[in-house]
Amino acid sequence: MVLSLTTWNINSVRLRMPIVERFVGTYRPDILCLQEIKCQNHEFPLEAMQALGYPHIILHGQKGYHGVAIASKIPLTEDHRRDFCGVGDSRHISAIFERGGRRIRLHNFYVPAGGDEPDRTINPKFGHKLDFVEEMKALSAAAEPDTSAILVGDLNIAPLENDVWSHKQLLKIVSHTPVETEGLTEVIRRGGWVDLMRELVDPSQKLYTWWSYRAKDWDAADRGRRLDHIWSSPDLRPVLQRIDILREARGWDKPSDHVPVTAYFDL
DNA sequence: ATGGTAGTGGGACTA
Repeated sequence: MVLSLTTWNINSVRLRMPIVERFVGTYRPDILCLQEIKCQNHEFPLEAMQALGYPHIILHGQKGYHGVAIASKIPLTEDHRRDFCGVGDSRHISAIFERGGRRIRLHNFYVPAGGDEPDRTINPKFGHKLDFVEEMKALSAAAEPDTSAILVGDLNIAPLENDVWSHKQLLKIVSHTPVETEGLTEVIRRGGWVDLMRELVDPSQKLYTWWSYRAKDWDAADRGRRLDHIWSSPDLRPVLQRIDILREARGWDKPSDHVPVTAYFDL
């Protein structure tokens, strides 16, 4: 059996339902993790998602901003939502599913973008992002006994040199500053996570999941960043089959600035 | 160095 799991920052799920349907119509992942749904729970297009084949849906929405959701063909249990930094933002949702005799804890994150100025003394949004990452360092891939773990989401940090189009030009740009990239690397190290995308694509190769709306021609300029991530506990590494970054979705009608990233596991 | 685009909600903020 193959388990497929997609993470996608959808930048308003209500506006984006046509491309959600287009994506699901072709790729039909077993589990779809969305970020930036930008709606309250009661505004989520629940019936439309169920009609696409996802009877199990858990939500952590918020009016206007942020918001995360998991839509699944597999039952989800023990779900919870954590308020990182205690500011009332909806940036995390988590649940357990069972597959191939395993219990798997799935975390779906939307890490703060952090504003433009990479200095917490003049930009509180950057301070909030650093505090959020600091709090993530306590999140262990082995937190629950007899339970594997997967962590996905828009982490808004491109940790490696080839996770951005120009390492040198982005060193002072929020998402690729040393304090952020070192922070995220420490989240991985302390939590015992495996960066699955970089297990399959050598760090010498460029890898992007996001292209700015502001570029004149995003495709030709190709000034992308790898802001979206799929991590797991080490025990799932041997069953990882492949990961697809659907770059073409950035060119669809009314696109998100992020594209869907799908992992396939032998499970 | 700047401004470029998109979403929510009908301002100003966030990304």
